[in-house]
Amino acid sequence: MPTASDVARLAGTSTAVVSYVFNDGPRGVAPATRERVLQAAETLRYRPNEVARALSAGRTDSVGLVVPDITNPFFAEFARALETAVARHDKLLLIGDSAMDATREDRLIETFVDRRVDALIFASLRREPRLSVASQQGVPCVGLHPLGPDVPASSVSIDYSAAACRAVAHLVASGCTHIGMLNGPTTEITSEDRANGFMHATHAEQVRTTRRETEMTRRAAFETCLVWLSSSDRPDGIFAACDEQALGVLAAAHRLGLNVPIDLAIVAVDGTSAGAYAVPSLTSVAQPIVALADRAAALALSPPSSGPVHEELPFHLEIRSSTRSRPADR
Amino acid sequence: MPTASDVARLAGTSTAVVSYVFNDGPRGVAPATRERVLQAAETLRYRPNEVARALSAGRTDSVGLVVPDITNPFFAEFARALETAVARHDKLLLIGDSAMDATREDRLIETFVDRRVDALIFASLRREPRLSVASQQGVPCVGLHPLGPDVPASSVSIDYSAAACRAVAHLVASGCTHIGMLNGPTTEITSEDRANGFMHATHAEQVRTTRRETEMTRRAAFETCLVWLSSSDRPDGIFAACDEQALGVLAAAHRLGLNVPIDLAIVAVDGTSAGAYAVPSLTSVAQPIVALADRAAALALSPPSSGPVHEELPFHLEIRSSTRSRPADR
DNA sequence: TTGTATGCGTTATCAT
DNA sequence: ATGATAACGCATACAA
Repeated sequence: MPTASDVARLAGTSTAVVSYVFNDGPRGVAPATRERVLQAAETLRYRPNEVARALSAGRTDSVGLVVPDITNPFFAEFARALETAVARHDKLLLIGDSAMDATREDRLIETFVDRRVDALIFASLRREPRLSVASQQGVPCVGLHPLGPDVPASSVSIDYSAAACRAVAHLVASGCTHIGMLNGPTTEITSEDRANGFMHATHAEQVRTTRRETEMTRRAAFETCLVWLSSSDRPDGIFAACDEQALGVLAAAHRLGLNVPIDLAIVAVDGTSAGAYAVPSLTSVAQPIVALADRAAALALSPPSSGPVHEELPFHLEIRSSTRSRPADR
Repeated sequence: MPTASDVARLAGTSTAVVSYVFNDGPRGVAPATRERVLQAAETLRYRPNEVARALSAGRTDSVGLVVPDITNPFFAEFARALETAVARHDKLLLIGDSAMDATREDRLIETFVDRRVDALIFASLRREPRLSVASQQGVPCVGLHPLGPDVPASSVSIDYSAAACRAVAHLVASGCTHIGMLNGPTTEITSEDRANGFMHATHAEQVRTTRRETEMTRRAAFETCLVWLSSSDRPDGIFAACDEQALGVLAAAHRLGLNVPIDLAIVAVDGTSAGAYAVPSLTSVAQPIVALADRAAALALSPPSSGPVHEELPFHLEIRSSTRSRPADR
């Protein structure tokens, strides 16, 4: 593992010049010297130590992403889009999975900050993520959902309440008379928003409503629905908080011999590609995943603005086979 | 962002003592002094700079993982298991997604090495991943599939050939007469292994065989199968290289109105939870994901051994609803 | 027990 | 144009 001084020695010059050559600046280097340095670096197979570079430069050219569950297709697809987005800024994305554990979420955030990521992007399990360490170090933070007013972070997300409302309106328009809502844990702020949207969409309608809450996993959704959908007066339409849960609903419906969408219509929020290839394909309010990633990267990496910025991006209902829509919709 | 000298000054001591306190060594500290240091650190909200610590210590307490596609459930579930495994060694897992692009794979490996990860774990797109930079820096590498003899890395994996053989034998035993193999790109060494297992399982049997190759995505599998399964002499059983592809096959079968498993039986390799909740649930040769992660972490983080180690872990066939099995199997 | 001083590999300022 | 050198923040061998 050769260092810059090894290269300098072999090239008969100093470490400063080696640095100038590898960084194209801030000072110019005579073509002949430059060539000797590159030659020496080549023969020694020199590669700058990024740790030392980071210590000296005060930045690591990396962005930390904290998600609750990388096996949830929404987060996996988002991570992929974000990696592409930050790569355009010449940054490396570091993905951390908190495994739906608040303690691990805290530790991940702290670890990333201690390792001096240039920015932090997160989907938190709580409405008030512990960002004190980050804000104290001056690390720009961007959340993927609405945040409490005192949280020192920007946010980029859709309007979850409106999205839920749109989804449920679709169920109503499809003729559902008993609509069930499968929500995520109410510790998450988006669950509250979705509940509001659900109420808004149903309260003036002639439909029964029922609600359940489960962890945001297909397994939990599956098990909840095995019971729920066995009941004699089961819902004929279900609004799931996210695609991940909806996949569990689909599995449960199939297990119980229910025909989707005839016996049971299902709509969710996320619009993942996993939902598009589900059986039957899942109707879902699609989040603009790539745009969310692009904006999150831009906010996180742009010169520190005066204060937190909160952006809401548009969504659209992707009607597929898990709901029966009126002919006009197809 | 206070440093150790700030803490030392406030505590009326030296940076050495601060270091001793925060690392519990290598020298002891008088209880009273220790208390003053902790007190000072507390009031200043001091946190050691991990970049500086890494430069000084020569290690970063991190492990890099390179996968081709984090949206592939196998890799997502593996990443999750690996994060847990390395956390037990007090290491942080950094996940990199090469987006099925060999160039990005190379760059990720180099970037991780330049950032001095303590070890590298990877699933490569090629039979000969570019590990020269890593081996030169002496970074222990572990692959998640068999490797060519000259590759400077250990490996942990199942026997893909045997796994494919087992899967196809199940299709034969289920009464399939025309078995199709949907393989991944032959640039991947595991594809070759699976092809061998497929041949081995079918060559003495009275069955027709057909083969297709696609990218390892459900989308590619879906589109290939839309054509393939529309043919009049379509297969009545399909062996897919991985769960990710099998999900695309399921979607295509459903789209074409084929009943799985009656018209078409499907078996794959991976045994992901995504497959377990597919509709219908997917029969698959299950990789021991947690054990793979544990062994990969152990090999990567154990004291550098004499040479590469290659481990093969056991798999088992998980029979679910996408195949029709003889009563005895249920 | 604790303070001093050096090294880790870069970057960048200040001389030359 | 380029060489010497002081940071960057921490760890630790060496002194005291």
